[in-house]
Amino acid sequence: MTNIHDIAKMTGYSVSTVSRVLNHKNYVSDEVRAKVQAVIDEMDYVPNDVARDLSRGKTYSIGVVLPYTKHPYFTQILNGIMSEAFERDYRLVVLPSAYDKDKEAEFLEQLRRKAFDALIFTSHGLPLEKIAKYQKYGPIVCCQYPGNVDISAAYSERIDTYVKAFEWVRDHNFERIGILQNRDYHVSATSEMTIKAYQQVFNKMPESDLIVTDVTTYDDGHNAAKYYVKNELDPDYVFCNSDDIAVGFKDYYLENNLKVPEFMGQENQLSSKILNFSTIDHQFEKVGASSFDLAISGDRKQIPIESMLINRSGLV
Amino acid sequence: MTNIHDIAKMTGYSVSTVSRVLNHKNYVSDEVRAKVQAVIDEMDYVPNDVARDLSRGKTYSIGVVLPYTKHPYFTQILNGIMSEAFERDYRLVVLPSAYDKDKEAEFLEQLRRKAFDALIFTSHGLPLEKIAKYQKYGPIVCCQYPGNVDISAAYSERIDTYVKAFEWVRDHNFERIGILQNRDYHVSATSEMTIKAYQQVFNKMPESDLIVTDVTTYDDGHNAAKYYVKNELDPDYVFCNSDDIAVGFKDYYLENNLKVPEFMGQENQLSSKILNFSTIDHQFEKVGASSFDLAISGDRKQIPIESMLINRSGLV
DNA sequence: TTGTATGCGTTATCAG
DNA sequence: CTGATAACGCATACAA
Repeated sequence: MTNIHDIAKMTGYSVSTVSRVLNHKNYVSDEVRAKVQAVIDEMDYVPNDVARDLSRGKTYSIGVVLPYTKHPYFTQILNGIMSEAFERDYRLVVLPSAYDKDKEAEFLEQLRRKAFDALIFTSHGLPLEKIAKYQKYGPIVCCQYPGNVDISAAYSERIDTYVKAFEWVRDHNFERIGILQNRDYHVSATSEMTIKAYQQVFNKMPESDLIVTDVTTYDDGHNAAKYYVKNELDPDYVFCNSDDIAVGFKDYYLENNLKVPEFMGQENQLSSKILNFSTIDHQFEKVGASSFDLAISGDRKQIPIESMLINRSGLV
Repeated sequence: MTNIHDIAKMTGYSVSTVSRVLNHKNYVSDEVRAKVQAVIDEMDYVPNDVARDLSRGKTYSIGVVLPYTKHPYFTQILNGIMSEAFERDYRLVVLPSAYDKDKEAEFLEQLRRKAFDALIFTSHGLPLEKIAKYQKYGPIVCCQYPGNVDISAAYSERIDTYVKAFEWVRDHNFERIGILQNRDYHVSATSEMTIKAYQQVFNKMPESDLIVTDVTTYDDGHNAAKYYVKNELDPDYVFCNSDDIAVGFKDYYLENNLKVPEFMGQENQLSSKILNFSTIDHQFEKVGASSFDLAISGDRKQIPIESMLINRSGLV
């Protein structure tokens, strides 16, 4: 493995000069530059990135914590991050968490050990307060509304759109509103926001029987419907946490020849396009791009990005 | 920034001893270990990963080249790689290529510069021969059948399943077979394989008018159908390159009140499950997992993984 | 069991 | 414009 010292020796110049040639810096005569470059080419030499990172005290890579990749939320956000990262010649390290707190803690430790320059949490299981404490080791950006915790964030401003959605539901005289969500609203900011929007519009908490948690897949949506039916809960409108989940939900009713309650999806996935039902587009690519910008700038601020209600109900 | 020398100084022991404590190595008395550990804890010290990597000559990270992430092929394969990587405490660096040869070349250079220990090409635009030459700088694994090029590969053994699929089509008396594909068969191994399977079953080349290239999305599928209709090509069976694409294809006919040709999808996505049409599951998670194993073992070998025909036609 | 000294491959500072 | 040398932070062969 030939290194910069070898090149220095072979050219007869010093390592500093070789380094300058390598990094296209000034203060080296054209003549010397040419000679050194010739040897570099001849020896097929390239500098070692790790040594470089160590010397510069920077890795030019950003860690991205992903609970899992199956959900479109994460692929969209990752796409947004990737496109920005690539333009700016940053490396992206994907960190799968499955919402495991130990794993998330491990990633925070890696930031502390300088494995990457900054960390982006696309979502988190750990309390934000704990995550925030690690900011002294490097920029940390989360992709959800951080409440009163002082941490950088780029997030989809869902609340206004959720409110609009529930207003639409209320204005069309639906009363028994079912809500499917990924995680309980005590631990998930998104779920909490959904409940809050509901409260704001209806001036009361949603009926707890009508809230179904741990819904992440088509099959979960299917099971949620089954749960409603078995327990005769009869929602007349259901607010689903993704389009694909909405389809699973709907299918259960169809398979059993039951009338499907009205419903809305989220994510603006292909399935809502195919089956033409309403949904909410959360603009996650933009969220990803902004979170990356925050990560490398190191600015401590929040960037809300408005989501969009896509009404395909045929009614205004 | 406190480092190992500081700890050594504070404890009164040498850096080697501190290092041994850090790495849970032998040859250090319990008493000393406890003392050193106490100071480490007190100072809240953690070693620097970059320095570690440099010293060990290893990064414990693997680069994964992804043309893009929208396609389920890549998310599935990435999931497979991620689950393996995480178990073995490896870091994954995602490298978006968009099939750009310059970018791919850049990633090969990064391998050479020791930015990661190995490289996985989930797909590639560069000729395999060129990629193979970089193996002297570290293990490289590709996720497609490498033909006669001497390079490691874990790949979905699609050919047998494609043959089975076309046999089914032939045995059910379809004759004008349309084929939708991502890239031309001169540059894409997958497309080439599709054509070969067709040839093997029908003893002739598919009609070139019936082959549509550059199809990657729902909309592209939609356009492909439009193309068939406008030019009165009348395929009676269409072999689509993904389920979502198949849906776009079908929708065009429905929207125009035309009879939809029979068709099959690929990827076993949700859409084929919803709409209940046949598809092929390529087992990409397994491919991802195996490619990772190859990457870190450094073995130079090929691992075929059989894909599965999922017949939902109702006919045998 | 512990310490010393050197290597890992660069970049950066400062002197010339 | 060029060079010597000190960081960067850790691991490890060898010595004690």
